[in-house]
Amino acid sequence: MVAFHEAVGATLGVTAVDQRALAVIMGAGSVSAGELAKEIGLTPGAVTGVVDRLARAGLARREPDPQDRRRLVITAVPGAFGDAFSGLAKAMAELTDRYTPAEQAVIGDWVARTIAVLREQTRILNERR
Amino acid sequence: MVAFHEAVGATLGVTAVDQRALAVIMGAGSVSAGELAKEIGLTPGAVTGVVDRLARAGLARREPDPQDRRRLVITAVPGAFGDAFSGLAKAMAELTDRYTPAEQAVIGDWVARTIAVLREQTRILNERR
DNA sequence: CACGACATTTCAGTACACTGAACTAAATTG
DNA sequence: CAATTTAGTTCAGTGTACTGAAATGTCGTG
Repeated sequence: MVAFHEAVGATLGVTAVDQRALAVIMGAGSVSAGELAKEIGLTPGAVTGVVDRLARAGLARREPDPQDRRRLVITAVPGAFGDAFSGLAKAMAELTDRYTPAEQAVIGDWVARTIAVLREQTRILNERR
Repeated sequence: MVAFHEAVGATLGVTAVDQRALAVIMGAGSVSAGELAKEIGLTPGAVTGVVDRLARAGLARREPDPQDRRRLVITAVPGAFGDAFSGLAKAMAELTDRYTPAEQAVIGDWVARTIAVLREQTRILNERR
């Protein structure tokens, strides 16, 4: 999975950090540059570069906030991320079809719990520094 | 999962590439520096650095090949990789216990097939360059 | 046993993302 | 409405991993 993400990044011209930033953006719907900086642990100066690369790759957009014109509203471009993963999505959909609904439920449960475990373990590792 | 790997790398002082190299080493049992270079797509010069970092982190060992003293036999240090992931391994073992043997079989089947899909999709992406 | 081929290391140069500080522009406050 | 705070960008400096080429040591071969 790590190798796959690296390959996606190489074809799109974005780093691993950029992809994690995109995940944050998609998860939140939209974020400001400052929020993004805090979330991924970079300085505001570095975030400019992150958003530059995501925008150049067509994955995110940078718009001024109409309420507060100092701020940016950074949003994911709908579909762009999916396009990069369309081959994977198709193959995974075919894979899912091999299982009964009951089996799919078990798999889904396991995946959700595994994600929770990974999040927790990541938190522990990052705390120890 | 990508974030977790990054956190592991940061605590051990190895890069994502280094970790993929370690996976190659463990998968093959042992490799020479040249084989490793070809496998992960780096020049021989860069591989010296990769092995340096893995050795410094206590994850791999670099020994001269007794048959051909120009060559290196690079092996993984048994247990070292597992130690870095011991927290994850424990949590995942507990998670596994929540499921019946039949359910575990379904999950195992899905994981194996998902890995195959990811390998294939990674190959396709890397080919397109 | 000398010669060319091979495996790895070393080293200078390059690329690139990050930090920290200065800067611009916009909002808030008194 | 001036002064302060806040948001983001720019820029010089830094760290680090990679490439390409030269150097070192070792293996086969005629």
